[in-house]
Amino acid sequence: MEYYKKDSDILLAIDCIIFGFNGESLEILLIKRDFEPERNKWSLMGGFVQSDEAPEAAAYRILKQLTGLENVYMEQCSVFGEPNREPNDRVVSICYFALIDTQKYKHILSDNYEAKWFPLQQYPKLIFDHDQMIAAAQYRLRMKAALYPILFELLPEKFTIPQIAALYEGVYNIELDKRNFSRKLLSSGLIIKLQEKDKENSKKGAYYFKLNTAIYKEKIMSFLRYLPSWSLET
Amino acid sequence: MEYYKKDSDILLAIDCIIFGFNGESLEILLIKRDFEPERNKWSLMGGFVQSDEAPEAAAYRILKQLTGLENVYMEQCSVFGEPNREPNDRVVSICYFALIDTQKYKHILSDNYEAKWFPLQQYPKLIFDHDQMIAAAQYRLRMKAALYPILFELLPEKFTIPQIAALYEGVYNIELDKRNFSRKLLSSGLIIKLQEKDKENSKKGAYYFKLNTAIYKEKIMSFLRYLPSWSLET
DNA sequence: AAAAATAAATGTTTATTTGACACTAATTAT
DNA sequence: ATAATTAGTGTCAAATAAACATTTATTTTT
Repeated sequence: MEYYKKDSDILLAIDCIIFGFNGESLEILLIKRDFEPERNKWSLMGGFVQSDEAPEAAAYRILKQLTGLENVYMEQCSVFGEPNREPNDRVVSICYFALIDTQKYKHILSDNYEAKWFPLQQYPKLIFDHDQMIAAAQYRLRMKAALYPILFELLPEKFTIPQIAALYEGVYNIELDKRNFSRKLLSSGLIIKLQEKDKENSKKGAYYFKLNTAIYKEKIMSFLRYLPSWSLET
Repeated sequence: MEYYKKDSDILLAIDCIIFGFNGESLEILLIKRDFEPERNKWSLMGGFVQSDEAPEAAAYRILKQLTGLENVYMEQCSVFGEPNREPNDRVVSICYFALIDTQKYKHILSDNYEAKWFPLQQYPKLIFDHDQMIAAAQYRLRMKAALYPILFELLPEKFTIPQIAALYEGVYNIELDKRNFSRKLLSSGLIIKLQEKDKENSKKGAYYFKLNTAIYKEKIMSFLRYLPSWSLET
């Protein structure tokens, strides 16, 4: 028995905005699309939701298929469904944004997949409304990260304070006073100092830290502000 | 020419979580569903996206049709698309939350439509996953309102400080120190004192204020915090 | 080997904001 | 007149933020 009038022929798609951090700036992972229309153009990772599949499951499956990435932080972000956002069919796309530590997956990505990182400031022309999707994801990321310490998802197990600072600077496109930032971060108890130092990026070397997972889980729903109050403006 | 394999038969729906504020507590607007399945059960305002219609346009149309409401603040919130969230068809629903001033639309709602306000704390059993939708909308509202002064959308043109305080208390389910709250709000420059007083709700009467729309537009994208730092926890 | 350069880490000081609390003011009910 | 109620203003100590200075560890240069 059919309950609803089936007057639509809508395809449900997923697009993933994958944010990565290379230690200096924020990047997004793009792929050369391998099917029509717009084959061979740059696009977000995307695919269709199968008939027996939940959107979130589809997002993880697509991410896995196209990049080999698993167990990454991912969050639903927004839906794009203008009638003519794609030329030939009515495709409604649910966007997810993912946060990944680029180091951790470096080998996976470079070896087997046709994905490429681009600076968030400067990526190639994308198909359809994928620019808007990125903008929406960025907005959402900024909002979420203003309240919850999710940006740690973008960092390796071991990270340095200058790295986190650079990350926040990249996400909000601001310049932080590293001294005040560092003090605030340390006093939060969110990170634990290790003995080892990172000698790659400076002469003196910077101590590695790791997340205090106990506090992280507690604070993930709390109201830590690492940002100066003006940083969400415009 | 068909570009994509059409192996899905997905219906795209909209559900609206309509928040209202009655001066004391937060409420949501529910409706007795007038079609199968689940006819006559309480549900969110919902409907289907037409084949030539953008989701946002559909949301406004549905809101208008079911409640007569127009020009209200509305924001996309999240998508529910589990394969079996409805029994007979695969319906993917995009949720929007709306903020309305209940006074302003009181006559519209009571006269012509079968919608009813319920306290957010205590509403009837709803169909499908509408409970989850409300929870998601509430979370989103809290997050957004922690950063931007959108809660003013829930208030009439003229409002009193005790009203705003009650509103914040309702949204976050907390108790505020009215004195500190008031000081912070006044110093923001966001509200302008009027001469008139509201004598309805107290013996002494409370001064009315109106929004400073100039500052409101500026601050809508800024980082005002009216909340104590612990209020987003759990 | 000493000096300069670099970036990390820690320290200092002042202004601002917060949070906790007390009081005064305007009105109505008794 | 007095009590009761809620609005609105005031005070103060503690915490936080913002601005700025110095020290430390290391490498590079001379």
